[in-house]
Amino acid sequence: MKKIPITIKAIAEELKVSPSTVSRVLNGQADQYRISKKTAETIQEYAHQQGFVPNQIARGLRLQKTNTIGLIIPDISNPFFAGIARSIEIESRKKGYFLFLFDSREDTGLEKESIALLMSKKVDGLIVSPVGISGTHLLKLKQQHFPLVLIDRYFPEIDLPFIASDNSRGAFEATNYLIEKGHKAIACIQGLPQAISNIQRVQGFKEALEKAGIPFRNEMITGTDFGVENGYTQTKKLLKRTSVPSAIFALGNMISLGVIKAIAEAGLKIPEDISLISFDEQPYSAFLSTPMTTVAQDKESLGKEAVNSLLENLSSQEYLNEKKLIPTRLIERASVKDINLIRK
Amino acid sequence: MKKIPITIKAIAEELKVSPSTVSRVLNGQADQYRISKKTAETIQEYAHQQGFVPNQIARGLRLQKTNTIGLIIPDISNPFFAGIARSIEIESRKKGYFLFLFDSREDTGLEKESIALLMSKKVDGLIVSPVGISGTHLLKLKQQHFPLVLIDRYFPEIDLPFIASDNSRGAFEATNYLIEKGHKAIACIQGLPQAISNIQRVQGFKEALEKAGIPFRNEMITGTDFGVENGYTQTKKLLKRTSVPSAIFALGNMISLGVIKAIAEAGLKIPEDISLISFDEQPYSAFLSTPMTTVAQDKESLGKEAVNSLLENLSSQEYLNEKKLIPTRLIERASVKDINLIRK
DNA sequence: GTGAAAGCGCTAACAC
DNA sequence: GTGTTAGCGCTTTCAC
Repeated sequence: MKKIPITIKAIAEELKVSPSTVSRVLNGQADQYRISKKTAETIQEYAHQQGFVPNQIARGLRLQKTNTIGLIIPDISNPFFAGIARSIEIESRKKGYFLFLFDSREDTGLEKESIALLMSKKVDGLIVSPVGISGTHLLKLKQQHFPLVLIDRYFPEIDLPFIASDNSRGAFEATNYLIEKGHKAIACIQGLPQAISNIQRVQGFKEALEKAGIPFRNEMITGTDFGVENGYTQTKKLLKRTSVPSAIFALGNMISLGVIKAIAEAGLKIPEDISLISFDEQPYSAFLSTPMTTVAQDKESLGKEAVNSLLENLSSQEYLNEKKLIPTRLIERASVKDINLIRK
Repeated sequence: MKKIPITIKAIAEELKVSPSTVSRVLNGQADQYRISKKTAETIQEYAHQQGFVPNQIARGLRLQKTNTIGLIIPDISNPFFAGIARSIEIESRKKGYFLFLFDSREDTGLEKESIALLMSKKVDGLIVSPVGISGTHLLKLKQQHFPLVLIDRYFPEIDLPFIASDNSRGAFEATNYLIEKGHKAIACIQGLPQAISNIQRVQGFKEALEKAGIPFRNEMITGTDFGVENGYTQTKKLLKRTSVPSAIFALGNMISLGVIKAIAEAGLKIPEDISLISFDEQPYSAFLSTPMTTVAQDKESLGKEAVNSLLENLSSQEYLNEKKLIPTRLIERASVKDINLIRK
């Protein structure tokens, strides 16, 4: 039922020239092949008038290159990943690449399936934010010399290129900030315990405590995943403790929403009764009734660097294993109270 | 630098059969062509063992069908569109289709460019949430019999298939709800004035007023776009008026965040001092300090129906122009005060 | 039951 | 300056 688009061959026949000539002109190689100005012009004109668009499928088959990259992320409806997808889309388009989008829904099976599908579609490379705790299926890609770069999540023990936020440093700075404001009893509500992003945030948290000489206790860290529900229930529990913390450090943007809810329900106020700092800036962070202090991740750079790292790998002879950490930025707002003054 | 994958031809040579036989077996047509069980098995086994994956580019060229659809949305970092992208991804994968993602960044030029690129990539069909006020470039696609379905935004005067929320009804119900709660002085903060989604919400708002016999005045509607900033500045202005409205109806999820901020800064409370209802439910809606009453859009259905409508069009001989409105759902929370009691 | 051959639309090596 | 030809990997008609 579709209208059949015009081909190079059809143009060639119409203009009584050979397909090669048409191809050369249309690919801007007219000069290089010293094709007469007249012929070139005629072809250009006719092609344009006929609305010729090269069939990229045929081109891809011939050139063994599709100018396409595959993106696999765990959840596009999570604003963090949506932001990353956006910057990857922008950067890859800028570089002349198409983007296949796959959402693995935090499911390793779907992730593997997606990889296979993308390979069959002959993408030139892959950007993936992997799910789960094993990366052996990704390592296999590397062994086949298939260009791949990980984003946000990676496996420290596996030598693959990745781009991620400097999570440990970001968490270190945030915790430090709380400590400077006089907080000692800090609770940290974590996300997925096995995700590297979470692990490193926890590590940064601990390092800051240690540096300040605050003894670490296991109950300072709770939480199971990056969801809203987790933030809510963990905070409820925290507020019931005999010694309630003076500050909460939420390791994800959804978690902090749950925290806010639980605090409000308990009739408490941020930051008067309890302080809050959250990992990952969101559009609404500044618009909550108490504007929230956050650790912003640079989603633009994350996406941009991932694309560029991948493209470098595409054109390189050897397999590059660039690993890059993007700095975070502490955005100070009103959700943390300085309790030093009171003490003195 | 990539490892060269195995082809049908290679399998055929290795197994001393013809490529056709291999192709037939691998496409599950062994029975149909009465290929001997033994041959079929050998081929299956060897192919699997060699990790054969069909080259979809070659297949696409031969079959003139790529099993790919293109998605163009104005902003993937807007959670509404991210949600839609997700449901489209899920549904299209379920149906065996790949998804090219393009973000038009609310730019008509980029949208047109994206369409051209996707056509050259030989996508089987297109789902687009169009930008701007003219749809003539989309109508052209239809004239070429190119399968296309619009989502969320469309052009009433142009006969193209679309899936959208029942925006006028949703806005009508929301406004009605405010009126039932005793509100008469209602301000409506709109989004992009020319977007059909906005136009229909405004219309629903007006209809509800009319039905209740509340005279409409132009100053009841303000606002310029779907951004946070717009909600903030418009609310600031509203609060400075001599007669401050008792309720605000925000026509987008980002707008309502701005409203909340402005109200908090003025030292007022929701819903005690002013009521708020917002179009479009978000994960944080329930977790704001005052849980927000919203008009939820069914993003799952929107995406799912769009894919199915497109696929129907793909397999149909004629050009279908299915137009479908998905019902919205009013989610009642705590941001609207019943002021009837006070009056009596 | 299986194979040979053509062709999808394009590009590039090799001709002249 | 331009044409001829082969071939990317696959499917399918026709042949036997």
